[in-house]
Amino acid sequence: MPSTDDILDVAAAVFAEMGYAGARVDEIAKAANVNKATLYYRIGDKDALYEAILKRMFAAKVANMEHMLKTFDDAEDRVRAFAAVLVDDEHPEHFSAIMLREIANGGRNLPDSILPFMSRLIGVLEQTLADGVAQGRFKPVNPFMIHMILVGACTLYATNGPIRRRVAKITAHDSWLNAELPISQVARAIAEMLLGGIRSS
Amino acid sequence: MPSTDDILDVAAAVFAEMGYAGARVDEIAKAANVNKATLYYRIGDKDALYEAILKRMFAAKVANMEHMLKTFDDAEDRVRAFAAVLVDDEHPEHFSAIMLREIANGGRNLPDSILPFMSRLIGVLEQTLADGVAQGRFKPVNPFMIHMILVGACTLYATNGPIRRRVAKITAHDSWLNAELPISQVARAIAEMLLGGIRSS
DNA sequence: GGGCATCTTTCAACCGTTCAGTTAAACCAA
DNA sequence: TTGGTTTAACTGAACGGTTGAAAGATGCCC
Repeated sequence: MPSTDDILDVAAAVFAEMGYAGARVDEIAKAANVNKATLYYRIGDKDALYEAILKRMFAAKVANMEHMLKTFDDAEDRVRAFAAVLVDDEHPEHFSAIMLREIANGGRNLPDSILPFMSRLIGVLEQTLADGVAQGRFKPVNPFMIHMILVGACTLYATNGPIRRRVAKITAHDSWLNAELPISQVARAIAEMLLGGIRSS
Repeated sequence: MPSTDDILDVAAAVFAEMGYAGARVDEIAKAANVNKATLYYRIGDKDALYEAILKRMFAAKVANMEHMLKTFDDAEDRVRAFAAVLVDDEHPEHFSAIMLREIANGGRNLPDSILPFMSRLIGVLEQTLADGVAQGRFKPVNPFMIHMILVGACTLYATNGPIRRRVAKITAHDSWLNAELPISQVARAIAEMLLGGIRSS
């Protein structure tokens, strides 16, 4: 019999792949090998299921991010690590796809209980950048803009594989589109490019 | 009596706000003040409606982008203009929200007929960057990565308003989140930061 | 212009399917 | 036997899509 955590794993995958509106409770129950009523008994309705997934996902991400702050002291290393943690899904967490959908959706299905996690995530970056500016390493920048660049570029790359491959197939000059770089490497490159843009020269 | 174009305007807004799976054909018909059967007679089913919107949207975006190439000669100006055109929705086109959803969705509802437009969009940036490198202005870079940064950061900012405001409300240290910068200004800042990262110093 | 036929456009009502959520019975361990 | 847990079957609402008949529009011959 699958544990509640197993069910959440399956549900996260379905929500990530299909979105909230596209996800089917029947499909989640079937894929998790539990009866739909069991799912309702153990977790609750579709909203509760979604909230449970988000909570688990964000709690892990925030914990990793705040641990990262303790691990690195150098401001540039922290920016690199921020990008790395952002795209690092330990169990397949599907963080990027779910975040992207939620933002495009205007947070219509985002429960209030998740907002503090998001606030702390931005807080980590805000502190990192402020420290860098205080040390004279970075130009003064809007941390929220940096957040958009990092999160946007990383999550977009993390999720655009299927479309990229289709576009590559019809593009004559396809050298770059076919690269298939691992997301960790892309996150690194994005962080590096960003650092080039904010370093006080 | 609303024209077919009027219907497409309304449908684009609904698809942008609710996503493909979340959009209701009945709702589109009602909001456009036409009977549902009229919509089916004039345009076709949900897929055809979605394809018509995407075609109109991408054709306009690609045309603007290729016109931009003729307007600007300087490589840096072209990168700035690329970002500006990306976020510029002349009629409220909802380009960003629909693109973001489509990517997060793995392009499941993206018809093949749209792929050439996407290819040309990337082509414009590829050419811009290649010219810049040839002129010794830019470091050699992966244009697709640049594309991810520009599209990711711009579209994310263009659509994250509702969530940003909710997070700002619960964040004590809210100075940056409350900025409410116009998207054109943000696109400019992102382009500028990016240029800082790729300029051959 | 008047009469008539043909094509286009509109509409309310309807159909089969799918969905989230419920029920009541069955199961099982203590 | 009791109380927590699981199940197949069910429900009512909502969905995408269809229909057939009525209302306009268009053209054409006299």
